[in-house]
Amino acid sequence: MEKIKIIIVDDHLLFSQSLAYLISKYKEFEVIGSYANGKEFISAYESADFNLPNIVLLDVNMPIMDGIETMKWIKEHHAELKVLALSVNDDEETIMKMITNGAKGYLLKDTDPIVFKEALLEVYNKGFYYTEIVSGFLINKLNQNETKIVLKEREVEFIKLACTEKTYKEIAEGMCLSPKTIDGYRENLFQKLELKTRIGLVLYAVKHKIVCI
Amino acid sequence: MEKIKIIIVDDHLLFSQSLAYLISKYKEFEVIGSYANGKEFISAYESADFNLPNIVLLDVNMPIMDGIETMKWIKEHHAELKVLALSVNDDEETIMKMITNGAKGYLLKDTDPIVFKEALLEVYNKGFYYTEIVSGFLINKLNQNETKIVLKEREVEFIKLACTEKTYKEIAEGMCLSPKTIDGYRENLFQKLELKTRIGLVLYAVKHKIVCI
DNA sequence: CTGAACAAGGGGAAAAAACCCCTTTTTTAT
DNA sequence: ATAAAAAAGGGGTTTTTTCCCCTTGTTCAG
Repeated sequence: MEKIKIIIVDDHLLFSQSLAYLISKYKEFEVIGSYANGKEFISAYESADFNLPNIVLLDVNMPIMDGIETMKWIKEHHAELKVLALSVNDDEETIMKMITNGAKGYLLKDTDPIVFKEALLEVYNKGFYYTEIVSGFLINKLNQNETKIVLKEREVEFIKLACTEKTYKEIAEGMCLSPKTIDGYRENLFQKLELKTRIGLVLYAVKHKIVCI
Repeated sequence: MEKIKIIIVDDHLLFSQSLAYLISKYKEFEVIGSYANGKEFISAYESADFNLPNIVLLDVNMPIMDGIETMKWIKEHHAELKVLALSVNDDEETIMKMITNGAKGYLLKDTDPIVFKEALLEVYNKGFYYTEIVSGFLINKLNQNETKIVLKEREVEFIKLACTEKTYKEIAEGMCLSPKTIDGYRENLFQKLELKTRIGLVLYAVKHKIVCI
């Protein structure tokens, strides 16, 4: 019987190599490749460096090119690839980004290996495996008429500077704008994000990973 | 030959169980127990639920009882235990906390399995294994006459409130103090932490995990 | 017992942040 | 081609923040 071919993309060598051993214990699967980030994976894929995998296990938090970036690339270039996301990160935003970019499932790293095996089989056979947490978020999205907040380039730039000890005047200089324009950006964002103070803006930025601390 | 007995404490089942397989590939070691957090490990240890381990692999970020808490308990009750910390977290504060509480080494999870094995052997034989990053920090500590910053209860309380959209007046009410006293707290902290604005204070709080976002 | 350190509070003022309402120019979508 | 949005800028005001220097108790070690 042909084994189900799996590729692992994860920067934690200790994890990916261990996981490869775990998977090799299951007779249904074999790991045909292992890469430390999206870039490495894509390079290998483009040079057809391996047999086509049936499933890609994709970590979300990686240096160089993370899971979300990688997922976007896969969606554009190889939408046929079945990706099972694997992460320690259980926040809605990340999960939804992976799912909407075409991940067939999203498992947390504290998943039981038994469940993990089930998920692998389901993704292979049925095409997807959604845990309760994921389907919960999906239902949420449908029910609440989602007013997606989109931040513009320039706004993001402003937010990043607002997360420093600079005054607005200094920020204005930094962005080559008049302080009054900065005033506008601020007021705009306060309204859009339902905030009242710069403190709120900083907290928002941290929570949504606009700035990394 | 007697194998070196290892215990794994990590909340990521997929990781800990995979790692156990990896370790079992090395003939020198055997995994004699696996626990999802410090609490579970301590309970098992106290009820003498297993043979004494030669090495404990301790994850830092865990729910219920994290690596640092666990390390403190070990230092107090079983300082003879050789602990090798294992984490994705490479910030100085965390690393130093683990080391000063008696961890014999601190490995990042993106360590190569070969190095990992070396580390296990060294911890067992020599009693410690310090990677470059750790010894770098250790040297730092010695050179710079460390003025350890200690925050008082009340200060921490204030900082937490400062990380909200409340005004100082509201914070004062919340802490049952006069706004002027709050002024004092602020100025004090600004000086102590070398900050200039409340934004800086918020950033400090986030970085040092005084508030969780 | 005394002096240092600390917690709590205060006056007054300058700087920064927040708010409101308004104009001009540029983009964009239909 | 044109109407509607969005980007940039502004005037003027109130509130909040930041800063500096000062007083009164309390605690605690030498």
